[in-house]
Amino acid sequence: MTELAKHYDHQAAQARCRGLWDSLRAWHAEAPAPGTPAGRVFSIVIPPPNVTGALHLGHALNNTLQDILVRARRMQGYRTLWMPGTDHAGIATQAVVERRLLEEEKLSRHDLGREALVARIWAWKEQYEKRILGQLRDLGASCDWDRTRFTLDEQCAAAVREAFLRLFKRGLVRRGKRLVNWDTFLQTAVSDDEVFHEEVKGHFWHIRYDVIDPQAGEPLSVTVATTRPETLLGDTAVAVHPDPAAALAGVEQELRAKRAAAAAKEQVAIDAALEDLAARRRDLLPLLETLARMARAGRQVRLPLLGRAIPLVADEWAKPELGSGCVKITPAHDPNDYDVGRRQSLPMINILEPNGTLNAEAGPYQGLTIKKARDRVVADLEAAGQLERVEDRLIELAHSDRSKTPIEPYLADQWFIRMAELAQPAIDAVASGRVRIYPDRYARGYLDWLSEKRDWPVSRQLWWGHRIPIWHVTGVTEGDLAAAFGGHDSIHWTSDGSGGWFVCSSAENLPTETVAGKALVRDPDVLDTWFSSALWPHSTLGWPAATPELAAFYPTSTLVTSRDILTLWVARMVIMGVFDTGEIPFHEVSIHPKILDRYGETMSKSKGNGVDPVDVIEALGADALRFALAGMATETQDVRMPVDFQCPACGHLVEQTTQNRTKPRLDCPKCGQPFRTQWATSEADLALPRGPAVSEKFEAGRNFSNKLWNATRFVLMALEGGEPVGPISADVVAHGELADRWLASRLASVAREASKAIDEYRYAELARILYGFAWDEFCSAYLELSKPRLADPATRDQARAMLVAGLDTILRLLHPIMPFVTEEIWQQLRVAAGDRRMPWDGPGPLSESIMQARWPTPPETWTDERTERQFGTFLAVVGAIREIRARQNVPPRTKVPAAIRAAADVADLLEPMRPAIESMATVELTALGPAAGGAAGATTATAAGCDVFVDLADLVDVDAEVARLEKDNAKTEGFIKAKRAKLGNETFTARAPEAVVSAERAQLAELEERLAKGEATLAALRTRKANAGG
RNA sequence: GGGCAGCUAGCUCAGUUGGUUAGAGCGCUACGUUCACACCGUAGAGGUCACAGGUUCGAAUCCUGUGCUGCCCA
Repeated sequence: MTELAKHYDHQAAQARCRGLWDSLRAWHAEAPAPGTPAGRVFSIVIPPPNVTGALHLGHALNNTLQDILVRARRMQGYRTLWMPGTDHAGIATQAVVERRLLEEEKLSRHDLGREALVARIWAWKEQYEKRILGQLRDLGASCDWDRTRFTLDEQCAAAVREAFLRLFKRGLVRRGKRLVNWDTFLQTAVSDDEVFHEEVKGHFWHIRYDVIDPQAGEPLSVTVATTRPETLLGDTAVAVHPDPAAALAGVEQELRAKRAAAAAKEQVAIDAALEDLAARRRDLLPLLETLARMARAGRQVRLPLLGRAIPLVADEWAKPELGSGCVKITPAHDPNDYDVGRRQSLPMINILEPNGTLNAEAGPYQGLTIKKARDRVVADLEAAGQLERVEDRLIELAHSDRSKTPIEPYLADQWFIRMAELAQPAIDAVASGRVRIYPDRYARGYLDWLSEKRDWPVSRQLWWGHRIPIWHVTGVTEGDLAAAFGGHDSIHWTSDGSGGWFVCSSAENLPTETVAGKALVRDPDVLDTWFSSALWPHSTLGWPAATPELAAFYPTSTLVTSRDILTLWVARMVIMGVFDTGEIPFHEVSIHPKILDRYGETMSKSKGNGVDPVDVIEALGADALRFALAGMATETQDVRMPVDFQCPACGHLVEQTTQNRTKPRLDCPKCGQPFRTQWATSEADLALPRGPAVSEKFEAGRNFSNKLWNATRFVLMALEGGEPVGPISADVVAHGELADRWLASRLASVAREASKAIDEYRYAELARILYGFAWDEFCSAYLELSKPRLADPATRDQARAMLVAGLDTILRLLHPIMPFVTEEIWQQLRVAAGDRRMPWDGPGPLSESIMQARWPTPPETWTDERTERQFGTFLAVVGAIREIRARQNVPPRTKVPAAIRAAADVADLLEPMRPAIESMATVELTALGPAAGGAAGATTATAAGCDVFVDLADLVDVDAEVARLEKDNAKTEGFIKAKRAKLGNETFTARAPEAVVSAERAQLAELEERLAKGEATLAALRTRKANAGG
């Protein structure tokens, strides 16, 4: 056979493995024929990545974890489906394409028109979907690629229309006015989740509104303050608190309570606030009381600039403790004012056009942008003498996450889905445990959010998405509609409340465009992207059709997702899944952490701190990436991932920082060569070599792959020229040598632990268990031990068989985490040990791919705690000898004599391990037993109740040994002192469990013995030194 | 403002119902290219478990409070 390369070549292996898996379609899941039992089923739908852009490390994590579950279940014999696909991500994708359109062609979407823009976005989608699916395949994701879906494809669209129609028929869809977050750049409403707040420098303008016909004792004007003076054009009232005295008293009471609990330092500030409050009561309260009376009397003030008369109203939104105590009310352009407007039945005047310019309501300011209108309004107020003063102030300003432009609150007609009825089943599903969330603390956020049952605004003024399947028609009668659409189960209509009709259809188009000569006008809006996402588990399986897939794979088994979309997505899937199918969409939800950068910030495209997983896959391998990600997926917290750019010229690592992370090119500080980053766009930059973003975190995984590879090389060399390895017999395990029984026992425990970790979604633990076992136990211990046995014809075959068994089992257990290297090795073993058979294998030849191999389920009888303890003693003895060698600087290849003093039973156990000890510790054992001892002054160590003597004769550095022993003994004395104190404490001995107390006693005895030995050795050494010196 | 989480070695993180002398990987130090692997081996150094109280025979672990960080919701 050909010699294996010394290093594992991940690039070649990845290509080979993907080819094999594709040719076998090993990732494919077939639904059983109708009427036949499905057997054990495991199904997952992928959280569809947005086609906005390429995948980053967060996606790599999410998909690695899913693949771990999927590959493990497949090997465990489940009928396993992993449904892949992507999300059209409505606003996000449209925003990206629109921004590019503007930057590159200076065109707006209106220049292009609806159809052309949508065509552009489809082109973008094709490009990124391809890229994303490619990245997933590079990662090793074993999705059923034949089933790939897209949230906007025909199948999903049909599901969306059907689901919407059903909601419509149930009266759960309503049309209503709502103050929305208006993005004036994209000209659409965006959800609260798509808004971020940023502090910006602004001003606080104090404006006087004149009182109309002031009477004796009444003020001539009231002053209000605002950060947005142009909104006064839409004012419909000025509010004052209905009972300012009581409000002030309430505030004062709160402050006093706070002061009583506050630290002295804070009390100063509170005292100042209290003084201010007292001053207000003295100076301002009488005026506010007057204004409250005037409000109740229905008095009015005159709106500056426009001259409109608007009422004074009494409303608790006005805070007497702030500013002038009065506040202007602009219901159509401020969320709080909107509430006041509803409470006080005020008119709501919208002063904005969708593009952010002022409309006719703004009178002389019509046509101006908000910014220009603001300047003009301020100037005019000043000229009119209505501007009292201006303050500088920092303002929390809402921005659109998509366009990065300021959000304008805006009153608009929207479609809503009523949640009152829909939310309850989704709440019950989690509360009752039918849907289980891991870790379970996340259930609370889910329940809290749903319990608010706020209506879901689902319309978006976008062009990219599922068009709302509603048509509007006026001037017709219900009879006309019945005549046109009666008998169509797919069509339903309701009154629009003002004489017209809304017609909803689950078909792509209505059978007619007019009713009684009146045109049906389709709603221009599209649905919130989360609407189609909410249907993902059942729409991908073919709903509303009763497909075999839906029958077999729905409800799905597990949803794997990041915690931040628990409400946005997970909750809505439960809602819609239950509504549409009557069943929950998944039984369990596995929540995983987020990956943060070195500053603890979330990775995002806009920050430029993301990492392309393909960088890592190319440089270190998909397995290295997956191993590292799995190892980071703990239950508790997010993970920091400091990232470096790797110089392509010299390999030097350049720390990624806030300064350099968005740069298209960087110069290597070591070799001076420039390289490009993922942000390069200019031709000059693109011509440079790429400096991939990497992290040392992935190197452990790469090293691990290589370790496995080299262990394989060793095993294959051992197999060369020997008898073929047949089935692993139970007899071998029961009566084999200690090392073999130990390995079998460990394989059994590790397989059990690994299976449990997978069941409980403890991915990091899974990685740790397997890494530790493969490296420290199989490679460092068992493999080393096998060396002398392989040299002995009497023990050779047995050692070979167990080496293969161990490696085979490790490969299978590791396959879900590291599919490529395990597959590559599996292929090697098929050649070298193709006749092997593990007890858990069925009849017939071993599977062609490890993907289809059986998950290890070693029999309980393999586990033997006594054997594991014995083996522990052996390892401890070897460790003790090595320690002596290391601290005395004995050259590694120098064989030295050693003796082990051990109790008879222990010595009996160690006896067969003689060659192993000699080989692993490079010693020659001169004695082993209760009477064994060393020459005077021999260097000693104690391990697992055995004393190890190594006679180094002249090799010993006596001074160093004396110093070390002194330090050691002092340390032991410290422990003894602590133990004696503990055991001398009567409450401890009386109250602690007997087992704990006796363990402490045993330890004390052991420590005392150790000290005695240490002191004896020290004395002997001193004697020797004195002799040598004399 | 409310909620959740985190604070453990230089860095990134484990630590299962409270119980030996708190662990891993990377990094660091010393020694070693030996026949699977220098992407390696052997050994070592390195921690007042954020801080302050409390419960307990015993606290990284349970309780209370404080500080800082992150996220979610208002």
